[in-house]
Amino acid sequence: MTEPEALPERHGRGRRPADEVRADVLKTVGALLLKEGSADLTFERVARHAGVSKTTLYKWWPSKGALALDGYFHAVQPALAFHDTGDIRADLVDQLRAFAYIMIAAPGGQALLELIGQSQTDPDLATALRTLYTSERRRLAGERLTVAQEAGQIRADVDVQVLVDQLWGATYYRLLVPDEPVTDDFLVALVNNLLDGIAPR
Amino acid sequence: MTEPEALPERHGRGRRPADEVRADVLKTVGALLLKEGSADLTFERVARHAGVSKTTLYKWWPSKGALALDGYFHAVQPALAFHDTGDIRADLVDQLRAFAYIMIAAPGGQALLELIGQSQTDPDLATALRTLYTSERRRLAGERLTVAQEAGQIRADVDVQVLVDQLWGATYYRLLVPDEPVTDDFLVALVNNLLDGIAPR
DNA sequence: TACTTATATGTACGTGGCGTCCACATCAGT
DNA sequence: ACTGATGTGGACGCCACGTACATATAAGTA
Repeated sequence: MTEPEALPERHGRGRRPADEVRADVLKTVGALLLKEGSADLTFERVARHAGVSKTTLYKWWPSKGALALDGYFHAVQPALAFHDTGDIRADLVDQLRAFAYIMIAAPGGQALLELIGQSQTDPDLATALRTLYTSERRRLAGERLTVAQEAGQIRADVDVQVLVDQLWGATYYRLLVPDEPVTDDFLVALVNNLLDGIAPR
Repeated sequence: MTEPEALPERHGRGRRPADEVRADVLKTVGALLLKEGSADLTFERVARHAGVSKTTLYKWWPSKGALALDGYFHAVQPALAFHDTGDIRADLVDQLRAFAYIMIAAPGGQALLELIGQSQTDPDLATALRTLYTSERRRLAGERLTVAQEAGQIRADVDVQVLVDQLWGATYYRLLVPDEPVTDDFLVALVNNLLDGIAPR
């Protein structure tokens, strides 16, 4: 009962348009990633599923991480905008909810956690991940927080980048090391703890 | 110039005392983990280095994760006690400093990050990690925070488990996704943000 | 002491991914 | 029509996986 491995759609021997090949590959990687996670993603399997030769894969994507990451962003639409209604407390909770939804309920969330996991032992992937994703998201969050700071909703002496870790970083931690679940109460508490402080006033 | 792979110290054919074998294995795993990280840790290599047969390894440790985790805790002494001087602000900063030191400067810190990483795709390892380590550390942190709460240093309506994520979880995030470094200022800011709140008073 | 059971040993096997190489085919631009 | 970049199938050696087998011996039992 060996897996049929789907339909490779064999091609002739010669060259095919680079864009066409590239599109086939990314589509395949995205599909495999969403269906099976990044654990079983191998050059060998991608080549078979996409009907593309390994040689080609190795030429375009230097590491499995680069391949996975590239496929991930073609499969998953981030759609994680930072709204600005003027109410920083509500905006943060909203954004955290959207983020948690993507990570928990939407396809691809688990794949991103796995990519972060693999980046612990794959420097190329770590660099790619930071450059293409986390760094940008950290910047966007920082921007929204800075607006709030300039509006006087956050004290001027606070380093907003630390807040990013205490909000999204804390959430990532619960996702990566699930001793405790990410609930709506948790997300609300994250924001309240920071805005109000936890010491008696 | 193929690696000599150290000295396997060959044994005869029959059975050796189980404890002796077990000790050899854990010692070897710990050493490999500290020297090379968990990426290149394989049953094959452990068997060779420890002078033990693969069959034995598979019998005692069901997965690579179980093996790595077992070796890790025999190699690294956590030594992460939670002091109680009565000053929760100082105690938290102290503990975070000790934690950051272990993770950054001491051998084994990187290994733990890699184990967390691999646990994203290895359910057995994830379970073992939570059971043997993270859950216990979360509990200890919670205890110290609860003492502070009962002493009136933290408001009664605060969920102390959320604080664990906003302190250690946030730090883990910076270690796992190093867009920003874990500095002493960062650790201090984590505590201050929560205790004082970030909104103008 | 003799016997039994649990366990470690060497060895080998098939599977499968890795990363690289080759000769050949064909697209794309001049 | 020519040429170079790029894709193709195919094959290679290496290594780790996970399993199996027959054999050897330590530890527990009678």
